[in-house]
Amino acid sequence: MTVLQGKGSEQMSMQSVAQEAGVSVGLIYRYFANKEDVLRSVIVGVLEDIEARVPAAILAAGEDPVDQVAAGFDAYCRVIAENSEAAVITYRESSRLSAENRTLIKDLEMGSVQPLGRATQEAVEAGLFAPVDVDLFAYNLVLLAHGWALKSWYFQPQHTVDSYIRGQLALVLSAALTPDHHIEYSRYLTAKED
Amino acid sequence: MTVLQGKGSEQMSMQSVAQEAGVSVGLIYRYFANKEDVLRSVIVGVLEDIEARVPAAILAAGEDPVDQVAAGFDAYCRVIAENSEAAVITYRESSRLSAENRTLIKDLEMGSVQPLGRATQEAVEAGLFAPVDVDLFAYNLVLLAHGWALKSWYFQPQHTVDSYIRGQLALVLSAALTPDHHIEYSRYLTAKED
Amino acid sequence: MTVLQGKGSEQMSMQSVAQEAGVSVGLIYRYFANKEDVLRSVIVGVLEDIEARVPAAILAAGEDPVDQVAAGFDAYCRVIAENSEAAVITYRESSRLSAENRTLIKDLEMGSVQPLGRATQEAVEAGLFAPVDVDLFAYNLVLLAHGWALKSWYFQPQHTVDSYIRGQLALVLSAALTPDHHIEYSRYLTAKED
Amino acid sequence: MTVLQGKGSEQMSMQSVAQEAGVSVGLIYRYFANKEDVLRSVIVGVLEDIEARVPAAILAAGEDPVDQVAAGFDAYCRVIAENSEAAVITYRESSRLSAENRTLIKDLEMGSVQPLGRATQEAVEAGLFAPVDVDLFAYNLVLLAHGWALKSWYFQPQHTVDSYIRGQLALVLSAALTPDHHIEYSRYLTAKED
DNA sequence: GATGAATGAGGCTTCATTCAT
DNA sequence: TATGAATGAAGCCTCATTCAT
Repeated sequence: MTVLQGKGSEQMSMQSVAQEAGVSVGLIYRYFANKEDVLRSVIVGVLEDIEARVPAAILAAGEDPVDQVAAGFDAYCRVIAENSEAAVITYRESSRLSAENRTLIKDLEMGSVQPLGRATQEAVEAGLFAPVDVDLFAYNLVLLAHGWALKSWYFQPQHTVDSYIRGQLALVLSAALTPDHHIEYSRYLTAKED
Repeated sequence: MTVLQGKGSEQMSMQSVAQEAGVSVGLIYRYFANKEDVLRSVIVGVLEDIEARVPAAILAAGEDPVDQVAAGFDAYCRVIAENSEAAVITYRESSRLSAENRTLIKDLEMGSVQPLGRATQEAVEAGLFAPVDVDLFAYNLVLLAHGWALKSWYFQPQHTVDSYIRGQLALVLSAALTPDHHIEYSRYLTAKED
Repeated sequence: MTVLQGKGSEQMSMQSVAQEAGVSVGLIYRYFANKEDVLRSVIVGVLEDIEARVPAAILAAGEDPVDQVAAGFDAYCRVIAENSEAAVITYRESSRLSAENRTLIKDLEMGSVQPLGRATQEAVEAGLFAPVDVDLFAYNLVLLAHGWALKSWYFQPQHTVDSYIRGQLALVLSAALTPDHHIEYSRYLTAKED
Repeated sequence: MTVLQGKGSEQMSMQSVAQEAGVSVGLIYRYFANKEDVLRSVIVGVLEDIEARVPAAILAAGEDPVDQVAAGFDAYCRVIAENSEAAVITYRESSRLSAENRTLIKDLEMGSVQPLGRATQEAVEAGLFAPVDVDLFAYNLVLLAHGWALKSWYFQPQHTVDSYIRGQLALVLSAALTPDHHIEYSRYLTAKED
C-alpha cells in the first residue's frame, strides 16, 4: 500500500505526516513500526529508485562509456528532482536514525555510486577520459545531483532540471574528456539555451 | 564572547549544547534570545568566516585568476573542514529557522559564491578558462567544499582535506582550463601522493 | 457463547485479547459493550464459578462442619487455580472499573465468603472450633485461596495446588480446632508428602 | 528529595501523579528515568520500609520467639497500613514492570518474609509452636498483612488496623501454638473489644 | 553575572472503538 | 455474522524557556 505518497514537506512530526498523507496517525503505525521506520522507508525508497533507474539508464545508453556516464548522471538527477523533498530529508534527518539504519543508508548510497564509477572507469580505460580520480569523479556526479535538491533555492529561477543536467554535464565531461575527444562529444559540451 | 565554541556534535537540545559548552542553560539565554538565535549564530558564524577568509585568500593569490580560483576553493574547503559540524548543521537545521533567517543565510551563502565567481569570470575573460557557465562552475566549487563535511563518512578513510582539495582542484580546473593552458597549470592537475 | 476462553496472559489490550481468543476485535464488540464489560465478565465469571462450586462442595461434604470448611476451601482454591489469570486480573484491573461494577464485584466476593462463614459458624457452635472471629477466619480462607494465584511465583516450585491446599488446611484448621478435636481431624492436620 | 510523597491514589498516569504530587510532569523526569522507574521506586520504598522496621520490631521484642512473631507481624501490618496505596500498586502495576524489576521486587519481598520465618522457626524449635510448615506460616503472615490493604473495603467498617492485627494474631498464633502454651500467650489469643 | 530546578506545550505512540465490506 | 482497516483521544516523554537564588 502506498500511504505516504507525497511524503516530504517541511514538517516531519507524525501528526503532520499523517495529515499530509490524508490518513490518521494511527494508520501510519499499521505500516511502520515507528517514526524512524517511516524516515528510513522514505530515504531507502529514493535510493532504491536510484538503484533501479540509474543502471537501467546506463544499460540503455549503449556501448559508449561517455554516453553511459551522461545517461547515468541524467537519470540520477531526475530521480533526485522527482523526489527532492525526500532527498533533502536524507540530509536533514539521517542523523536522527539509529547507527544501524545510518549504515544501511550509507551502504545503499555508496552502492548507487558504483554504476557511475564503472562507466567512468571504462571511459578512462578506453582513452576517452583523461586519467581522472575515478572515485572522486563519480562521487562528484552524485553530489551534483543532490545539489539540485539541496540548493534548489539557488538554481531554481534560472534553471530547469534539464538545463541543470545539461550545464553540469558540460562542466564535468569537459573536465574529464581528453582534448582529442571534445569534438566527438560536443553534443554534451555546448550549453544550449532552454 | 565565545560561549559556543565546539558546539556541533549530534545533540542540538539546549541542555546538551550548554553541557558541551561547559556553561549553564541560563547563560546561553543571556547571550542568545532563543534556540533559533543560537542556530543562526552558528550558521552565520561559518558564513562570516568564509566571507573573511575566502576573499583574503584570493587577494593573497596574486593576479592570476586561476591561482585565485584555486586559492579561493582551498580556503573555502578549509573553513568547512574546520567547522564541519556547523556546516552539517546548516543543512540539518536551516529548515527549522524562520523564513527571515533562512533568507539571511541564503543571501550570505550566495554572497560567499561571488568571490569565486569573479575569479572564474576573470579566468574566462583572460582566455585561461573555456567559456564555462560561470555561476554553475562557482557554485559547484561551493558544493564540493560542502561535500567534504556532508560526506565525510564517504571520503574520510582515503582522503585528508589536503588530498581532497588537491583531487577536486585537479578535476574542476581540468574541466575549465582550455587545453592550451593545461601545461601552464599542471601543478594543479597532477594528483600527487600525500 | 464462549469467546474469551483462555484470555488471561499479560496483555489486556482488546487487540491482543482478540488475537489470543482467535477472533477479530469486531466480534468481541458484538458480545461485549466495551472493554470494561469484558473485564467485568471475566471477573464475574470466576466469582460465579466460585458461587457454583464452593456451596456444592460444602453440600457434598456431608453434615460435619469441619469437613465442610475443608471442602469449601478446597473448592475455592481449585477454582482460583484453574482461573489464576482471571483471579490476578481481578486485583490488577478492578480499580479501572466503574464504581458500579466495583460494587457488583465486591458484593459477589462478599457473597462468596458466606458459605465458608456459615460452615465455620456451625463448627464453632458445635464446639469443634474454638470461638474464633468467624468473619475474619472465613475471609482468611478466601485470601489464602487468592494467595495461590497472587503469589504463584513464590509457591510454585515447591508446591502444587494439592500440597498448597493441604498445607494451608493444616494451618488454618489447627488454628481453629479446639485441642480436643485435633485427633479426630488429624487427617487435615498432617502435611503429607506429594 | 521527596517528590512523590503521597503517591498512590487510583490514577497512575504521569499527569495525575504529577498533579497529586503538586509538581510538573517534567520535574518527575528529573528524578526518575521513566514511569517504570517511578513505579519501582514506590514499590521498593515500601519493601525497604518493611526491611527496616520488621527486623527492628523483632529485635525490640526480646528473646521470646512468639513475641517476636507477634511484633514482626504487627510491624509488617503497620507499614502496609501506612502505605496501603503503594501496597495496592504493587499488586496492580508490578505486571507492567520489566522482568528485571519484577525479579528485584520478588527478591525483596521474599527477603521480607525471612525475619518472620526465622522467628517462627525458633518458636518451633523451642517447642512453643507445633511443627508447622514454617515457610507457609511465615508467608501467610505477609499475605494477611497485605490483606489489610488489598481488602480494606471488606474490613474497613468493622476493623481498625489495631483490631485487625489483634484478630489475625489470635488466629494465626492459636494455629501454631501448642496447646500447652495457649495460656502463657493468652494475651495474644483473646480478641478484645476496640 | 551565573546557575540549574522547574514548567508545560508539543511530539511520539498505543489502543479502545467504529464501520465499511 | 465476522472481519480488520481506520480513527483519534490519551498517555509517556522531551526539551525550549523561565526565574528564584
